[in-house]
Amino acid sequence: MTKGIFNLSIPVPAIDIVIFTIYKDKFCILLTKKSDDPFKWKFVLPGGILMSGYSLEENFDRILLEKTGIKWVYKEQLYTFWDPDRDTRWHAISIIYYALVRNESFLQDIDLTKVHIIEYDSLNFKDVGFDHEKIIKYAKQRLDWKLEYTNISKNILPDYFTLSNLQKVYEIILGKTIDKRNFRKKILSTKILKDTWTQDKSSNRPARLYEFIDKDLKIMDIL
Amino acid sequence: MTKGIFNLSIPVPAIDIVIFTIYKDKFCILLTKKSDDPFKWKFVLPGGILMSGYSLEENFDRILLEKTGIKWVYKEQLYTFWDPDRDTRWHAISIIYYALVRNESFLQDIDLTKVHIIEYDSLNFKDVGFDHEKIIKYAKQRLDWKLEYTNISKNILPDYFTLSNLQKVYEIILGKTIDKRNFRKKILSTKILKDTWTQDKSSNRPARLYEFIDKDLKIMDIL
DNA sequence: GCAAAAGTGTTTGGTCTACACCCATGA
DNA sequence: TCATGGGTGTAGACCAAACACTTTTGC
Repeated sequence: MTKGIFNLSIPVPAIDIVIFTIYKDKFCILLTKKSDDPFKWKFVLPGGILMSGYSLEENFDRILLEKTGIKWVYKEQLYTFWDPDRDTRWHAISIIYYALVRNESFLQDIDLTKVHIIEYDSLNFKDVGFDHEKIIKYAKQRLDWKLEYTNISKNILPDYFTLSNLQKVYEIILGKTIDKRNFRKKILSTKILKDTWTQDKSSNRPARLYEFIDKDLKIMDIL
Repeated sequence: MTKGIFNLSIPVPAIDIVIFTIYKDKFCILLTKKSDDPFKWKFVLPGGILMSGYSLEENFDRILLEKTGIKWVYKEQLYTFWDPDRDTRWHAISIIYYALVRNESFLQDIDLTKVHIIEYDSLNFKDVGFDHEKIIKYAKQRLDWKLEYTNISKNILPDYFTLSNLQKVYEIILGKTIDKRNFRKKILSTKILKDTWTQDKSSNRPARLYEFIDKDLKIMDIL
């Protein structure tokens, strides 16, 4: 296909999705494997072409379902790319989303013949096609920031959870250990959590169960 | 034009630009006035349709020039909208940028028959068409954040400037007064400035002239 | 009673805020 | 000599990081 200045090639609008999750206590990303050229056998982000007449939301949900089998995830828009040379097949305009989801909510639905759960730390970016490496890294950076300043972690936790559960999420995603006392003080001071006055008895000593106060994304108050 | 589910309407990709500046010591935004329906005589963001075969950058520069006469501004991508009902004429996919620019660098070029310099604080959003109110407010929010955590203010200052010049930019954009001593301490501690060892003699007592160390956007180190 | 995870305070250093006066120059 | 904006320091409040032991339960 020619892509000269005065040709009539119409840009193809698409969505690509960076889906993060925690699986077996590892921070992971969901990728698909291309079966055709270009980038045959490379990992790429799940994605697809937008259908006119539907909103971005509707297109997102449809593409997510088609490419992964997953019905719903929490998501945020990341960036939009448009570059005549980005995709070698056509002139693509690509809207990138990143998403965070607990594996319990998608393992029933996911089609593992289509999508692979890849441990983030052992992902070799040499195996990733297109320009998806920089997209994935940018999404991770945004996620780290959101973890620190918002209640985004609610999307990867069950409705009721202990402070230890929560701390573990932070440690796995940020890739570092965190002091337990300081973590508790900081999280409780932000007032994003509510004590449910119930207990989790699955560990040895029972632990308090908390829930998030806000249903939607909330930037933490810096007191 | 119909926009049913199975029709063949092709989405039209477009750019809209939120351009911020300081003019006569006021924080301002550049808007155009629509001369046709819908939203006739309303203020709207300068914008235009993307041409295939060019990069986003190239399209941006062309649309900026066509709609305002301005040759170059510092810009960042903000968000992408796609909604069948957003524009009543066609199904638009709109990529939003916001830009920050010093008026000295565009007043020669700007075509004031096309674009209006509007003082932000006296802008009545009732006069703004489409959904551009929420876009403008979101862009302002992002700009405030960048002012605090990056060297983005370099784009609205000359190459050499005094700390008072810089402080004034912060005060005008953020809309509040700032303590002089604390401001100086904070800015100098971030190490984004370099003393040029020259002086500005235009005021009564000569003032030190500084310049930014980094040419590109830099997130300030939190020491 | 012991293993395992829950829960809890204090000290210290650093950062942020509020605040007022002297200095260098031009007119 | 006076008007104008440039330049400077300190004390108190608040926040962040480092750090170790006791409690509750199941087995």
